[in-house]
Amino acid sequence: MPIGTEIMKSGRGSSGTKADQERKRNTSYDVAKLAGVSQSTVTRVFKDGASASPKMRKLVIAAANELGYRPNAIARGLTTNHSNLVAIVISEQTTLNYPEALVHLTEQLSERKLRALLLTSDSDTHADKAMELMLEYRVDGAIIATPFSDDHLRTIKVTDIPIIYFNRASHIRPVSSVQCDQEEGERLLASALLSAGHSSFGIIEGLLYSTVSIERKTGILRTLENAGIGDITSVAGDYSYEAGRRGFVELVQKRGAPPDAVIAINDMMAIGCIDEARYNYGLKVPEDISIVGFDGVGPARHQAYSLTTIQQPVKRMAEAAISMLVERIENPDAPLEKRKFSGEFIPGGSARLGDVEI
Amino acid sequence: MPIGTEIMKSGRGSSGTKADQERKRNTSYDVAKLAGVSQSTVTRVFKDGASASPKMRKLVIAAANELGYRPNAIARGLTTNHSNLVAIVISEQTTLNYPEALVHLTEQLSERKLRALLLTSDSDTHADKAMELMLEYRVDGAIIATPFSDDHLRTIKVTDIPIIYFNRASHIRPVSSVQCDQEEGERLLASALLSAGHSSFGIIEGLLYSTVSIERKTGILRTLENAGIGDITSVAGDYSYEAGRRGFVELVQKRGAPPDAVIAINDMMAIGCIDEARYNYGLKVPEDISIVGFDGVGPARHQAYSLTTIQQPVKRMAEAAISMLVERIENPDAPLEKRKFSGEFIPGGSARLGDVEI
DNA sequence: TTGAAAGCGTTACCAA
DNA sequence: TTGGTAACGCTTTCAA
Repeated sequence: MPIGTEIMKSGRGSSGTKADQERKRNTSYDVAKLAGVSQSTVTRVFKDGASASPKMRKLVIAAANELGYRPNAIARGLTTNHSNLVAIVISEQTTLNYPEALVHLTEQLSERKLRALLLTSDSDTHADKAMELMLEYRVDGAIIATPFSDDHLRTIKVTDIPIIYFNRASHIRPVSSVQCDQEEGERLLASALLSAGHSSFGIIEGLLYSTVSIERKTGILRTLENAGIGDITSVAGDYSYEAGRRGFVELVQKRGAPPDAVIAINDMMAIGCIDEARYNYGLKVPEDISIVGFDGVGPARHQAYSLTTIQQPVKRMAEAAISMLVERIENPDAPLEKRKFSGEFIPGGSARLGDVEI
Repeated sequence: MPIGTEIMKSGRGSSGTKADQERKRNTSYDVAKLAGVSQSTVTRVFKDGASASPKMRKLVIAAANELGYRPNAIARGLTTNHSNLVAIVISEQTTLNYPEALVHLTEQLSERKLRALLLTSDSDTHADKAMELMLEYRVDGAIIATPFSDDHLRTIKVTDIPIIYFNRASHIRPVSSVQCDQEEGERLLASALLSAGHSSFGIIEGLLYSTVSIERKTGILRTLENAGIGDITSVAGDYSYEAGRRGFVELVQKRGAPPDAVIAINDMMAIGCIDEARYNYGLKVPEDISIVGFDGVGPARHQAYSLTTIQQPVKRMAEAAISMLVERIENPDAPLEKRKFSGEFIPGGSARLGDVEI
């Protein structure tokens, strides 16, 4: 007796021209009717730590399967007052530099029964939009992996949405964050370059207000200055391959000649720099010039570059970010916390290196 | 008179130990009370094509701002019966090969007031999970950019969620899809290689059941066979750089010597192949051997590789995918449609090329 | 363990 | 144009 079929048919039988009507799906009430139990019983069967007798459970499951029933997460969100949604705010930069991060974050969320609401935010206007959406969708928390001005943070502060910064930090307002230790990484690189005898340095840094760029640059400068190095030239770039190429040209123009070593603030620029040095200046890397990066992106490991760099433990960082976020969601009054992970020194082959003093 | 403040305070004033209680936020009802209007009026002011007098509008906006009110998208979803959520199902492969695709898809959705619910699905089990989540969250539609078995498709079929395949297609069950014309692209590449006089070919293909790999290989084989080429050796890989390196080794072992040209089914493997040929076999590219790829990923454009390849119009494809999806959401009975975009032939410098016959 | 009923915060409909 | 009221599909008391 295809009662289920009948119900399904009647559910969409009106065959209205409206798309909305077509999509009406079976509810816990339909399941209850078919199973001959109360609607609350259906809820209980689908709830994890529920109190339902095996007999009821069996009845309900059977009916649910017949109707193709799934609990409506939207409706659930309304009553429980949490959406199980976590906003992940990214920019194009994020995906280019850490393409795997997104997958790791999402999988980590998934293991904790949370879903990723993906929001993009390149410019400040988009950031405003992203903020509004986080609010409208009542996300339980957010991972911010893109520059967010402090104004937006203020809004979040007011609304008390737990957030974790991913490889970013605000120096103005206290936030929880997960980062790779940028300064430490650059110290390692700079030290290794120093102990191999390099004495003139070029730096291709990133965007002016990027905390990542600032911290990395600080690490470089402290190390070089401690060593009494004065011959340092800086130029800026936007983290892209092309910016790396241009950066090298600018460095040479500013100095009149290539430096002993170039420290690019990220891998993509380091790679551009290598190509420029090799193909347009006829320099051998690392014999004529040492070039190092930061990140540990895929192409950095390709043999054509074999980049000397610091590899960020992206997966580990994603795990940490999500676990911190979940803690904050469960206990919003917990103190803010910053976690820094050491990157792995990848000797590669694009730089002449001495001993690394740690 | 800080009425607003008072309301806000009372909203979270219970200072319960429960996290849930803390998060209770102001509702349209609170706004209505503060503005001295009815709750329905608040709704109307926040609705796009609404009928609200400027006076009311002003009152409501003021009250809303004071309370930091945002309409609750979850509650809205319940009554309107559509969540404005679109599932984007990706795998790690997707992000590595088309890191920018995700950003484009999300931005396109955003312009249409839709949100991206990001789901990952590497294995089949995860695909099941992804399916369930799509159902539970009542997504309005889905973009599938990862292999999905036909079983899952069947479930979707039953529940009538509009879906668009992104660079994928089912050959068993009709679906809507957006693709780069894989066959055409490979025909261009193969033709160009042929007319430059190459007569022995190696192919590094992808995973066995991947439709992308199958279609690309078909394009290659048809072209070569039409030209009467018999000297073709195939090996398989998993699209990674390392697979490209191994693939080249295998090709040489199988044949006893390198072929005139290697066609790798994607850029990453082509790049691995170039490195292997150069650094372990001492071959010059393209003088000694021509190597071509497919995709147009970032590193392919780096001068060290300057890969001869087909660049997929990823942004255009993302636009098309979302616009098709939106159409299907609005009219679920619309016929299925497949759209194929031609990739751009990038001559690069990793292959000796003749004229391309189009 | 089960069932009944009261919300959750919106939208949609119908009078006024 | 405005306000009242009934859903939307679930979870959560509270009795039975």
